[in-house]
Amino acid sequence: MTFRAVDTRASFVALEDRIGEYWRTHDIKRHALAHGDHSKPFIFYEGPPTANGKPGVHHVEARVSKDIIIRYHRMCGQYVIGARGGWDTHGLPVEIEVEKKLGFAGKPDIERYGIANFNAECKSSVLTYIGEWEKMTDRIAYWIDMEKPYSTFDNSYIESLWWILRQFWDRDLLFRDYKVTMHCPRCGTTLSDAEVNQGFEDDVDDPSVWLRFRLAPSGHPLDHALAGAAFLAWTTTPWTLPANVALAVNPEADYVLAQTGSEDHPEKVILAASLAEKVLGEQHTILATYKGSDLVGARYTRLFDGVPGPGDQPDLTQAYRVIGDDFVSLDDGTGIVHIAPAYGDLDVGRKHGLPTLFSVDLSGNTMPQFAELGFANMFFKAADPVITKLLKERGDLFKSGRVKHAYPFCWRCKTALLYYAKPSWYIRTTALKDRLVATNQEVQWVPEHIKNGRFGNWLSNNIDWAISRERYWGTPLPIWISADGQHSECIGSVAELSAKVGRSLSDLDLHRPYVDEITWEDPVHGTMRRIPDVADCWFDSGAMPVAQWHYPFENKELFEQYAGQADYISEAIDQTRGWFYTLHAVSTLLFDRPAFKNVICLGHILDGKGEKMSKSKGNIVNPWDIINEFGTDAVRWYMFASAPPYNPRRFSRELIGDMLRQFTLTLWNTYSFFVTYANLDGWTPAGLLNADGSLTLDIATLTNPLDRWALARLDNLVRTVTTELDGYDIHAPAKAIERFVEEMSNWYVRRSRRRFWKTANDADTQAAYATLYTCLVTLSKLLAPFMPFMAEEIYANLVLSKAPNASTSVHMASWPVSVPAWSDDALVQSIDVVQTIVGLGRAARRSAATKIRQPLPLMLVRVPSNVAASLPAFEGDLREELNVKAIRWLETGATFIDYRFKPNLRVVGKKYGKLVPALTEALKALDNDSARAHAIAVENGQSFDLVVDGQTLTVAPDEVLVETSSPDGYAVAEENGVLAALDTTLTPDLVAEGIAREVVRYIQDARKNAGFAISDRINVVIDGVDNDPLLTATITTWHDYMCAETLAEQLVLGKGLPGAHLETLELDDKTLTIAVSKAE
RNA sequence: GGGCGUAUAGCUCAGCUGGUUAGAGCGCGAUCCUGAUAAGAUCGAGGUCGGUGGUUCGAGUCCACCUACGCCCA
Repeated sequence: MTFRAVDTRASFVALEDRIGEYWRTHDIKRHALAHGDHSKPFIFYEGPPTANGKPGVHHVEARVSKDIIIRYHRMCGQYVIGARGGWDTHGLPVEIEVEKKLGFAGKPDIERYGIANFNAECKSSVLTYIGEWEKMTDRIAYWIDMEKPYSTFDNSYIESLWWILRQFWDRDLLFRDYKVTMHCPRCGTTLSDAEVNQGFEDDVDDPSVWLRFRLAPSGHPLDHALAGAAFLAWTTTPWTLPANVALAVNPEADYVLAQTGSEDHPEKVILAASLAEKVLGEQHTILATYKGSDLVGARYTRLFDGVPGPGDQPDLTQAYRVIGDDFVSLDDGTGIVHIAPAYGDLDVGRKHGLPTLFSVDLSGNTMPQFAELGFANMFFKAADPVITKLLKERGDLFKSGRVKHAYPFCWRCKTALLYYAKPSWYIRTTALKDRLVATNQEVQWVPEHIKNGRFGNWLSNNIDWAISRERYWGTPLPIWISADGQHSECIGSVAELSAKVGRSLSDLDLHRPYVDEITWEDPVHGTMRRIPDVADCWFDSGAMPVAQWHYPFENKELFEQYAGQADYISEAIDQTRGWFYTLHAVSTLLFDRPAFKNVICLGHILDGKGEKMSKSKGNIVNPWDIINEFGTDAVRWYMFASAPPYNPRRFSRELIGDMLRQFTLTLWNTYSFFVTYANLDGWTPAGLLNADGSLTLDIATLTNPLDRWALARLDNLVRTVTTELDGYDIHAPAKAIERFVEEMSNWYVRRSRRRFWKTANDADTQAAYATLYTCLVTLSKLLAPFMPFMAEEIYANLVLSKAPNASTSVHMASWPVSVPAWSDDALVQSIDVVQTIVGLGRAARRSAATKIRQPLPLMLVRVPSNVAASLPAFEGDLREELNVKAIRWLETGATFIDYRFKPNLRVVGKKYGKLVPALTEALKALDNDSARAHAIAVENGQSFDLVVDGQTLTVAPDEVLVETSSPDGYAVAEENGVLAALDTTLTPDLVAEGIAREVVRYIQDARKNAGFAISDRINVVIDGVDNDPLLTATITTWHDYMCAETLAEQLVLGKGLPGAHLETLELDDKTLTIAVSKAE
């Protein structure tokens, strides 16, 4: 029974369709997902993508990276837990999509439409492209369970999040504080950075006011010196002045106390020295100079009373003082900065322990508390002139003007935006910062520098995680608060909530608005209502280890015994602050351990020019286009073999085409070669292939060094690929496989070709088949994680068709194990030298301008003594490769060769240091005879003496490198101590043999061009010899050889052969016409 | 502005703890080899190893600074 024929011109896309069909009809993927030993699980976490856009090239990249490692561990016999799809479904991007679709312009539109309706739209929108994702996932052979994915919008998922939040709550890791956001007072919504950047306008006209903040004596050392003076501060937002709680100076800068004003009304002001002239003009006198740090702690009289936030009891003893902070710029203003934490300076306020006070509410109107001052309930921009006028009347205004600067506006409604400190919920990650840093040390990062670089730095600069979002489509935060704001509770499960309200809520959709309707009466504090916020959707995905299993409500054992920590995750590098961080933070806070043990962090995919792909540039590569042209395997191989995937790298049609020609076709043709000849010879793997698909090959039965070499290389490859994949390196094993395929094709098969052509099916041919078969079958398994289709094709044809009980797919076959008996480093090294000699021989032939087809009588070869003994065994290979009749191995010291020495710098450098240049010179200066004598000594492991700079050094053999060079009259090439010299003297016999080979070559061409099958027998007629004695003799002498080579039944001189295919051959001054036709 | 990464042939990339003439593939030119091959081999053209300093007998490699690009953050 033969193997299925393999077309050398096969379409890989068609092949993948066929294999895909095989997987479908035999339900291979489902079996693979269930495959493996449950007592040796491999835990994987799928980072959930959002399915509200089509999958792009970078998604393919991440999915393939995941798939390769999963497949490898499965073949190693591990059962993979967590190979399931997941969808990230909540969040602002989804809401924006829906708003766009419905033509909404902000939260008021959504609330009018109804949260229930809106969220229903979100839910259906987020899965718009789920079909595309499933199709792509299937086509690229990312084998995860797409039928039972987890979704972050599932009630079970949300309930697990509630449980987590409750754990944090109980440990005081969940708290409320302010957070400054960009707020649109008309839309009543927070804008994202991207939205804010869209709405910046230059040259916005605003007030520009300089204000006096009068010193208030408080026991500060400078109270006396500064008595009666005022700090000058500058602002463009008078409306924020009631929220002022501090003035900031730069502690490093110089400040001056200056006298200014008219003679009638002199006054003293304090401001930065470098800005005094700009602010005060010429008319001022410097009274004293202070460092900014000297001023810190001084107090001043407030301009207005600010309004505390709802439920706040701010500590005003900390307010109205000078603080020092190096953010203070001396570029403009006065070098003294008015601080209003509520409207942008919250971080500064927090750092210096300042209270937060308000002047304007969320609709942008000034607070009613300012009624007596005359600027209550005014839009903040309208309040500016009123406040300025009031300050002028009070004498607090030093000077005023207008300024044009950039200011952000709402991109939707063009309303001026506010920096606004809103109540917000935080996870207190900073409390466990040390643990975050410590548990990160347990993680293996690939590439390694991320660990203590980008990610480690991020962790050590950790800030509390702002987790609440004032939005609709998200996991509702399970916090209920009383109307008086004095009591709050965090609910950790649906059951607990049911108990609160006294009825089962198991059918409740946990989303807004339904959950918002759940309230209860607290005996002390009254009605408890849920806060309106939803969770940051990064919390959703970061909690997936827990929530995907609905832990702890379900799968308790699974999670606690196995799935609580991933062996492996992989995403692109932008996730260091995203999913990698949230996974790590949630796991460390909950369990004090990292969420994942190993992570491959991928670089981004750029376009063919190295530019980032973006919709606006229109340079997005659609992965389908590439896959439809070259197939999945080509894309997968390119992504991980062409360059390390940890750096950004280019992706284009052309680059993949190159890779395909270089690697895939070489592999395919080797496979095709094997099948073609095995089928011709009727070879089967009987006795080699066991019924279960395993191989039994006794190396002792192989006598041909080529076979032993191939298996030694194969065993080496198995060890390399296994070790590297164990270390989560995907690139290195792919490179090793590439090298192996190249050598298998261009050395093993090329050298072994004739063994497969022999008509007699002898032991050597059998050994060649067994060896190549073993290589291909093993390779199919090593390749399986990378090129799942190609691997399956080779496996199905070579193994499955012949082994009734073999695994139905290579992806469930056992990973190859190293066979120590196959390993043979000495042999590998010898062949390396043989290959070097062949290369040198070719170079020598080129320098002598003789074709390889022309036999030459002799090649002289010199090799280093450590390999010399093993090489004569390969004389046959050398004679054939280089077409020479004899090889002569030159002894070290042969007069034929000249020797030169170089210092072995690695050894000598450390020993002799500054003497090295002199040593180099002394070695170079050696005459031929002493060099030869020293060379013999070195070959024998003996030292020799050398005078360097007046002192005699004893030079040990490992301290020098010996180079050889050649005499004249030979065609010579030399490299690393290996020298090959060709004797180019031709005898008439050699010339005749050369002609014979030349003619054979043309007959073969003719056969090929005539379209004959490899096994077809032919007749040949050669015309144009014209009684040339040399040609006539040649064709007579070499008649049998020529017939054998070309499968010719007849080979004659003459004219005409009806219906024959003709080929002409220019030979010196003759033109031969070669006619071939099929023999009957 | 900060952190991390990257910079080597026209293009894509290797170059281990410092060491000898800086390599491979693609592309280009010439030649060769070939009944598995869309492949392969040999030779050639093509490099101030981003720049400037420094350490060292010796720097693509180590150090400092700078430049450009990418990612993240401010």
